[in-house]
Amino acid sequence: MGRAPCCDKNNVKKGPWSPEEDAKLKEFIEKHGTGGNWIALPQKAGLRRCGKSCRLRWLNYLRPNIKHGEFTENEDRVICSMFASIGSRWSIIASQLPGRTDNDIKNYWNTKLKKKLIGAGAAPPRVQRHQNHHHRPLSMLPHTTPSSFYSAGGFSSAAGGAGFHQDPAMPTLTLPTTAQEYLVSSPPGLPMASATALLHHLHGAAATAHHHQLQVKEESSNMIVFGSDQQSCSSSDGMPHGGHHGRELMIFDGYSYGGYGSCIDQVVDNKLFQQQDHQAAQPPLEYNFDEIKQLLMNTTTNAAQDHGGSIEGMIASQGKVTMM
DNA sequence: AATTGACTCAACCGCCTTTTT
DNA sequence: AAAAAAGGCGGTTGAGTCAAT
Repeated sequence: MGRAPCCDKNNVKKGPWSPEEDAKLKEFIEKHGTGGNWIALPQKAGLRRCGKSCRLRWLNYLRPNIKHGEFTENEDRVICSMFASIGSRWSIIASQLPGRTDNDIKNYWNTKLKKKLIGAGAAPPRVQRHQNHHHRPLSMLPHTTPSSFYSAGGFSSAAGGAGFHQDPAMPTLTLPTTAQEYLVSSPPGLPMASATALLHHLHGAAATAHHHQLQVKEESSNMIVFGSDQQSCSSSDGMPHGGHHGRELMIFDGYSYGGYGSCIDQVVDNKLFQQQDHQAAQPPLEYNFDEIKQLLMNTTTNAAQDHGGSIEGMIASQGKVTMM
């Protein structure tokens, strides 16, 4: 049979953590670690909390090296880029942002970044408290000629073009830093989400909670793996024994994509060949904010679109996809 | 000074996947 | 192989805060 119940829900405290509870949890974990068992931890630590609650508190707030506060422009770039690529998979996005938690990024996206994108080019919003002048609104970002982003081959062409084609007439979302570097160092056929892909993805997103589970039917050079080999603060990485989080990369059609700064590695015969380290280089940020705005707007009204419109669907239609 | 409304973010909820028995 | 718990994750909520009126 299975294991003992997770926790006695009648006997656990809910709501905000007190400083005393924080101290207890922190002290216990620093002394003993999680022991690989969050469920048993609160009892051992003398806390009347659910194990899941302890885990969340530790990962999102108490653990060392957590970054709180302002997101940098570069972090904005990474978030936008990855959101466009993979959607709301915050844990994966968090794995690219050392010190940030998935919860943080999710909150930041939902409360600020999304609004920033939607609000870009429109009348300025009412003055907000804690006004964050650090983040440049998209309307102030430099723009380039539409469709520059896909000039190197695009998402559809080389992969066989199954069901996803970049319309040359369509304005192109030039994704920030990572996507650009991705493009610049990529041969034709290297996939990256265009605005169209983002649109489709967003349409499908709301109606497909837990829709992102990608599977591999067979191993081949056409696959996708996400993540990085860095320490991250996503919820998953607090579990060193958790199992499936080793070095993770996104691989597609023979190329991989992973790590903060987004190295592009060529994959030949299942071996990675790193082409360059982009950690330092930061090309200009480019957005077609009108389009992003449109995408975000449409999300709310077209949430029920079928899964076939999701980026995973498009990716899957072109190559094998895997999560590792 | 009081009220209102927007905003933030920690924490909860529920579902899916993985692991254990 | 099946069942159930644990782990993990994304969506949502609600209390607290603060600016505007």
